[in-house]
Amino acid sequence: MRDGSKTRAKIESEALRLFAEKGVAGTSVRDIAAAVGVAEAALYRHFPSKDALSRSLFLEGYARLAADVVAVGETQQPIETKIGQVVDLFCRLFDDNRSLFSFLLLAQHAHLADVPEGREGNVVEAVKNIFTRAIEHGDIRKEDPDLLAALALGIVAQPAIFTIYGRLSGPLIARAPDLTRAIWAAVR
Amino acid sequence: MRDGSKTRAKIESEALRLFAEKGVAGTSVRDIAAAVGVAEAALYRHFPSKDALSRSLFLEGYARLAADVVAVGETQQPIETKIGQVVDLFCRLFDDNRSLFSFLLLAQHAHLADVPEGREGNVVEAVKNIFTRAIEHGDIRKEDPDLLAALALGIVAQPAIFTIYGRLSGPLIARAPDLTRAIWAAVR
DNA sequence: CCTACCGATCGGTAGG
DNA sequence: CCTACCGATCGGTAGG
Repeated sequence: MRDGSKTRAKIESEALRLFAEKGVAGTSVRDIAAAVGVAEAALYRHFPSKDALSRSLFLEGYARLAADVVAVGETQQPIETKIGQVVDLFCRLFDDNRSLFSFLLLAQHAHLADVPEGREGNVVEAVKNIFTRAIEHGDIRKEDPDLLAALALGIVAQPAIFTIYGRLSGPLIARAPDLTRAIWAAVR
Repeated sequence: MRDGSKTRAKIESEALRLFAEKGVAGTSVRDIAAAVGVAEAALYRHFPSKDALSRSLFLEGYARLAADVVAVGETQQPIETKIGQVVDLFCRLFDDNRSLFSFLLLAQHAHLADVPEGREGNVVEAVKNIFTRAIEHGDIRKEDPDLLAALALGIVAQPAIFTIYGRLSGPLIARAPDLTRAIWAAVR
């Protein structure tokens, strides 16, 4: 009882689940409190507002994913290998924490403005930088790296969305080789 | 003044714009009425509820796009040409009516369950059927047509989203050849 | 105009 | 004495 960290963790996981399912606007503080099993006022012991809770969840998840992508980008490997590793990263995030993946997808519009502009913290920038360097090294054709990033992200995101909607089934990691192949074909 | 069709049309266009900008949950009936320049009660002369208005806008736009995709699919042309024509369809919808495009994108989750299951009314089904027939004719490799549809839709949708967010600029139709090329490379 | 629900805040309490 | 949590309630805004 003295340690609120368990309650805090449950607030985060239940809020993430509800936000991913019904959107932030569609989720009330009452919904979250009921799912956690505490009074509404208890939430305000841990987060100053619903919006701050949403923002905190987004920025934390987004920054971690971005850091993972940056780490792949900084290695000295062929671009094709890097693409495969980033695809695996996204697929595993989807399979292991679908709520977080969905939430990052749909909360982008609300919170992307809060993301620091530096290449470190931004997933799209991190993906784009991988392509920028590949172009500089002559490994892929010369093309707007923002467009290449869009193609790659779309090729991963849309199958993920189809899986959420039940149009595709099974873990996304099983499709990772297909997705890597598609990205490589689309950008080379 | 006696003819309410002008008011109805303005309700539809203003609601579409606001729904696309701020989401359905983030848009109040008061917002819509203020944008149209009528009292809130006037909206209820034309639509029984906000949800019905949202559903009507979605189903109408979705059905029209689906019909256009079906029309391309039913022609006797090489698959590569069909892909190019469907890409043009999406790009032109985005450029000419971005509000509708954005709204269809973000309201899918809420209203996709209301779409009739038949191949006629469903955009994804229409795209999928084009690939299914191409596989039957041996024009592209044998692969889950749902996955191929996801790849193609992701390759168009993500650059559109990047354009909305300001990461890409200019009309999407200018990128149509690139997108067609990317889809063809990814699915062949 | 009505009713339902929203986010947020209050003073109080109880385990440790 | 501290603080995580509670029940009750606030003013405001929503759809209808």
